[in-house]
Amino acid sequence: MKTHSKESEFIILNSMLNTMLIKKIDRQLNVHGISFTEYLIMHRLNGAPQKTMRRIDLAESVGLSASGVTRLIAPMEKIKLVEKEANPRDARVSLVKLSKPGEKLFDESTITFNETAKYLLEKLSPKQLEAITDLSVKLF
Amino acid sequence: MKTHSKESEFIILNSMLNTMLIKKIDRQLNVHGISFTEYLIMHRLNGAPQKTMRRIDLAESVGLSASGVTRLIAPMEKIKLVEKEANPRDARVSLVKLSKPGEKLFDESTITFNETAKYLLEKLSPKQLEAITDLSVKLF
DNA sequence: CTCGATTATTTGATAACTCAAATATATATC
DNA sequence: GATATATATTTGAGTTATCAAATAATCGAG
Repeated sequence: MKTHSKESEFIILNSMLNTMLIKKIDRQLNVHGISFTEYLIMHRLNGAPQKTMRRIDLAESVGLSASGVTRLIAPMEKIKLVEKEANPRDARVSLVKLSKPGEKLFDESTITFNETAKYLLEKLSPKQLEAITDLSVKLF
Repeated sequence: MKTHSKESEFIILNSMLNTMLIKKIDRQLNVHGISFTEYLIMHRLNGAPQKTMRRIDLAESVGLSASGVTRLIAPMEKIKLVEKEANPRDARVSLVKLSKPGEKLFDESTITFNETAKYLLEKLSPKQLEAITDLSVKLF
């Protein structure tokens, strides 16, 4: 009978941990009518210059495919959380900008996100949180 | 402008890390014709008494819904990786058993899984791997 | 210039899940 | 022992992603 390496055990553990964490975050963000992925998108836009990004870069930065971004952004655009802008220098690209209402919703959601994250990680001391963050960064 | 707590940053980081890790594991397991989730299922069954479990417990243990398990198991059953068994004591339950060929495939896949996991985590020393595993366990 | 290769995006088909409702059986209570 | 309640599973409908192909625009070499 084959057995698992420590490395394999960690991958499995981490995957289940992640499923659990995201599920709980999602449930809380639902109060604001957005999913974790939508939150991530707004997070990236909020941190970008002019709060604007190309779809491809957005996809890359949140770990989605280009078509995933197209399909995720469409409804957000419909309810005006983001705006589409053209790039005058390159007609291929479609820029996405976080709108004012989008920014407002993002700020509100961030409060919820922070509270939930704090609760979910309360078993770790600040030092431990820093340690696990550093180790995770190493793996990228 | 609202900013993120350390806890929020970690949740986001971990989610992206996980996406990356699972994607790479999946690609490698593909050689054996199975997905990460299917591997997880076989892993649970392999560790269970008689290599047999109820669907509900399987769902619970891998973090899927009951219907997710039904739909995942169906094709595995068709190609005989697992077998359906009745529980004589309770006609509601449908037991799932890892078959001989399933066991064989699991053993082969485990080699690939271990190799890939080792490669993906090679930036961590054994001590660091132990540390991040312990911290992750704490979060459950 | 113009043609071929590259890049950005969208669309069609499909995969892998979810939730809620339907079904079937078991259990507990009166 | 009949009936209400709880449990295990499957099914139908919908969601969220993917990949590959289609579309459109830019860039670079001759």
